Amino acid sequence: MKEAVTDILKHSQLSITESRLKILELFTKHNKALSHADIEKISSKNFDRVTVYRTLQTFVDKGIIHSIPTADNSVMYALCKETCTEGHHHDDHVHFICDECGNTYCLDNIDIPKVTIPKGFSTHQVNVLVNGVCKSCK
Amino acid sequence: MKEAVTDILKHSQLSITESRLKILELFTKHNKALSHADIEKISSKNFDRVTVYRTLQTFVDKGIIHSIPTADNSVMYALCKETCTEGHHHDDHVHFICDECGNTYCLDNIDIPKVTIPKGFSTHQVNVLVNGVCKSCK
DNA sequence: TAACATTTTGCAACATTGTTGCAATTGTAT
DNA sequence: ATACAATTGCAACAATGTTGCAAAATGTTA
Repeated sequence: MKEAVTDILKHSQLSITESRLKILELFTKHNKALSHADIEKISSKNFDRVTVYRTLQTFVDKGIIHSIPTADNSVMYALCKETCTEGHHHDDHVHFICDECGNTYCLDNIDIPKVTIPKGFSTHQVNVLVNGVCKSCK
Repeated sequence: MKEAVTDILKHSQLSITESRLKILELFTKHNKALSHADIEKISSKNFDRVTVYRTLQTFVDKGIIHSIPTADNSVMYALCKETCTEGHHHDDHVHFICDECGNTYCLDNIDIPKVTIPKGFSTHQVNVLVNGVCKSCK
């Protein structure tokens, strides 16, 4: 597991630091989206707030994680799949937010439906957020 | 116009105050989503920040406006259609964010596509955010 | 491994955004 | 017009996010 995390960093040409390893590990361990606050809370080591912000930003820039728009406008981040590269995200998948437990999941295997857009508009990216109740909360 | 705004407040059983009239007017005048910051900026009168927050919250509670999740996690609000009532929003429509001008529009006439959700999950609400270039920026 | 250059971290200070309690003001109904 | 209820604005605070800079950690080269 640790090796996988190290590999991701290497592959993105990032130097291997404790903060990056630990934070990236949190994402691989918890199979759900994490907020900045989550990371500060669940991490054993107490990182400086600034470090967490900068690490998350670096990961987003490198295509390691992506940010998720949520209904309550808290910033959530989740691991990208292999198709994401630096400067170009392919996170056209459905995000599911459970209203019970509050967890946010990426539903990678669900296809984004085609959205019809009025004439004269062009589409760059489509985000689909589904609120509901997840399997474990049912 | 002013009457229409007054009517909306009356219909929602809200007392008619200057702040509510002015803020609601901003929404009816500008045919796009507004952020808290927008409202403070474009309003002639300088409302207290707290008043704006509370007014927006009241409008959301009463089903007059709805909040829109955005990719950069800034909070946007837009007028609801008549189908929205207190405590129950029907804002299942597509939101379009122009990457050029930054404006956010409700595409009320575009149907929300059906999203397939894994077994064991149930759906309450679906939000669709489309990023792209709008008609006027093309 | 040691020394150096580069990057990252943590601190401090600050800016922005959002919240709460309370007194003063405004709106509504009688 | 008066009285009651609701709303507003102020002050103080809490949370969230940003920037510059010195110290520490990392990567590289010899």
